[in-house]
Amino acid sequence: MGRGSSVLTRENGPQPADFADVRATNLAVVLRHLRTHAPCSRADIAATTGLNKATVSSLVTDLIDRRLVREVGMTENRIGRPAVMLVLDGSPYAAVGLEINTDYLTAVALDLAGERLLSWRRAFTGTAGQPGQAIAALAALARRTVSKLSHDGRRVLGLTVAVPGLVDADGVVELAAGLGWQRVDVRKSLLAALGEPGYPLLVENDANLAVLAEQRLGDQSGAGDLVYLTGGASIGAGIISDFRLLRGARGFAGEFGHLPLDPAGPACGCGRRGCLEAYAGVGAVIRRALPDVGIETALSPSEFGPHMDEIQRLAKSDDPHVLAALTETGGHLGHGIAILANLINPACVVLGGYFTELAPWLIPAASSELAARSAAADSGGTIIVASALDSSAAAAGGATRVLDAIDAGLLPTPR
Amino acid sequence: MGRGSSVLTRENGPQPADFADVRATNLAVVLRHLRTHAPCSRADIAATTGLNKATVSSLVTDLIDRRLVREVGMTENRIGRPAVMLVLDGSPYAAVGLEINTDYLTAVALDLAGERLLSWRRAFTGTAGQPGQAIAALAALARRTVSKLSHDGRRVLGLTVAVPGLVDADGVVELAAGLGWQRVDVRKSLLAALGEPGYPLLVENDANLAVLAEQRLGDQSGAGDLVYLTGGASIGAGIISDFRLLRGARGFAGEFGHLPLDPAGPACGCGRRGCLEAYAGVGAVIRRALPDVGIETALSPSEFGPHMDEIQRLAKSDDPHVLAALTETGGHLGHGIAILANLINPACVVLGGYFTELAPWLIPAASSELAARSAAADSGGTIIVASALDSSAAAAGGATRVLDAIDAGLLPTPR
DNA sequence: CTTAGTTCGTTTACCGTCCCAACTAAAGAC
DNA sequence: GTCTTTAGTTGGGACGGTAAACGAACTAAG
Repeated sequence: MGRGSSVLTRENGPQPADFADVRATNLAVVLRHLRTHAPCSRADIAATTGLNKATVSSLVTDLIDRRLVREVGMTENRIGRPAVMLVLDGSPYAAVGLEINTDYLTAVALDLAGERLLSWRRAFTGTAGQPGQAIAALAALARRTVSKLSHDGRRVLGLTVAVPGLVDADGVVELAAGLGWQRVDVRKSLLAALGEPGYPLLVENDANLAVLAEQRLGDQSGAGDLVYLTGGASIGAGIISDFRLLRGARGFAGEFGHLPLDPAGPACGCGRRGCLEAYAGVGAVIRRALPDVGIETALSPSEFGPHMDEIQRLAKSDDPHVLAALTETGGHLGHGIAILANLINPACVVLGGYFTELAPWLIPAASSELAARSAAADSGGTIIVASALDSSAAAAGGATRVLDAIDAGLLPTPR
Repeated sequence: MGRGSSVLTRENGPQPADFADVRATNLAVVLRHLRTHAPCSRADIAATTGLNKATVSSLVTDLIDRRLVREVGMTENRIGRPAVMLVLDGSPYAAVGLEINTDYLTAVALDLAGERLLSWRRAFTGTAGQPGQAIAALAALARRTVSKLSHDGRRVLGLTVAVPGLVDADGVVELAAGLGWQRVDVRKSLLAALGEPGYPLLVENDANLAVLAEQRLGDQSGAGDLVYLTGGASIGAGIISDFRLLRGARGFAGEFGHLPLDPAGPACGCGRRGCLEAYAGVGAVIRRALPDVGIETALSPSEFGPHMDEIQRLAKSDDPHVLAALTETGGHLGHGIAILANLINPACVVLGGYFTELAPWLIPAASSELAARSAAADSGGTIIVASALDSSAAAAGGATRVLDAIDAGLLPTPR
């Protein structure tokens, strides 16, 4: 392949192009077309993409050699020569995503077509401030996952780890409040623990990965401007703008939970006052909706689930106090989303995590608050929806990230 | 040239690549290298970019044919064969940027190397709600500018209009509160008024263009994550993230002035309460710093200049009331910038417009507020600086935008 | 002055990729 | 059975980047 990145970009530094780049780009074009339009024929691809029929034939041959694409039969009952239908060949490859969170580890594997191969979840007694143990557990899960996939005859194309915290470009976790981590080089440690595996291993913020999953696997698939809000122990935003993840200069973009709303507001776990999280975080929601939960009691992450289930149950039975609490929470959330909408103008904000199941009660209040606080008419077109994915969104996003790299032209070598 | 965009991208839709794209990419690589490293030789370019010497020769010949590059003499007193030095040829082309604002029109033209060819400013008695007249005045200015450049033997490569308001992707101004505009198709009207000129004509938000100017011409040249804040009648943010303008789904990103801070805050011109603009906008600054200016009096944009000069004079003479007012303003600005920093994590926030001259007094307070409210340590690396450009930043950015298109590979045809 | 060494830029041959047009292939339509 | 229609392949041509060899133009040193 070419000199550096295999796809031509319009970025800053001089990045010359050669034929290998053209080839990689066009292979990726065919692959992406097949992902969204499969099954279809070579002629279809040529007509839709504008590539020449001969070029498509050559590209498809190449993709079949790499076992990325498979022929699956022919069209029938149509005038003219029958077409050979093509699909992505899921079978020989797998993309892996892992998530580490305060109280669980998750592993998800997808095949090339985005079909879920496995989805494991493991309770995890948070080893606060003990990154070593957590990484060992993560490595064990990774090994089990990779081994299962290898046993099924699949080659792992890459592995991405989701971490709820600030992750820099080199895979170092600068800060993960929920885990009690600071400056932990997860990528390096995990690479060592796995014995320098051959596939690419990356570490990324959980919200960033969740938004990738939502873009590819959720209802918003294909959206170019999209935000995902995690509703876990903290509130993070994964932002896709113009089809690209927004990371910021140091990779710290999307710190939604600690948006400073009101310097005189309630105390936040981060030591400041008036953070959005203090208004709309899971802890705030529970305390507001369930008066029985003492203010003084520190909530442990493992208690969130039962409490949230209880809130949902009460909301379903139209408990007035809970409904009012959710309306208030939705309003605060809408306030934060309005800030987001004014700055980023996404087409859609997806409520994830614990927000997902409460979405029916949160969204009306949030939407009206958003409308009231948007500079642009019609909220600038931003809508708020519930996530279509479950709590494995971040892990699924980790696998998605691997697939995105394939789609961008980083194809696996023929053998 | 190729099928669509002339540069290969990794974007969503299938965008096949062919030879023309490779050529355009490499021509642009040479051009960009020459822009930043001129004067230099063919051999330098080949060594630095990684392109083959023969390829560079071919590319340079092409660029010389297009009159984009010029040979400018030889190296001396060096061992080995002397090298022919190359520079960008500024002379045959020009890029034009126009700005319309509440009380003035501006025209700026740059040559290919970014040197300023002309810089015109014209007082403009705001024709509120009369877009027709404003566009006629704009067209007249455009005609004069283009005619002057043509008279100097220059070909206009493109023209971009900066408008202080929400501009969609088609050049329609959805809303420009300061101008009293709503749904004005500036691009179409101006194209008609200019008789469908041959060069590309675009309309863009003023803050978006100013940040482009800051990136290319200002102190932050080359930065990939950068925000520019306009300090005019309203506060807009132009955001560059990962080397690209952040526009949002409908092009409405960067509505910084109407960030909703406090629902119980002071009334804002937009009809809401507690917008950042109501705390840190020019009007708020003037009223806070100059008690003589009555609260009831509506400030007209043409009064801003004298008032701000007065504030600056008083600040220089250490007037305690003005210093306190600026510190308070800087704090509010820092609050807003903290929100920005938490969501976008830029490397740098540039204070433009009227903020520029007050920056020495605003920045300390803003920086400490930013530090106090940032989730990431060290404010996530975000620093606040004063703009190095004058009030023509947006217009200069319009011209810059044209140069960016050239740098991205959209070269003018040989004749 | 001559020779060696260095660097620049071009020339030449080559290769890979895409495009076009012509071709073969395989079905239904009449 | 022939014609029409559509699918996919083949061969030729063009283009552009690569590599190595070459001539050009200079300095350094004997």
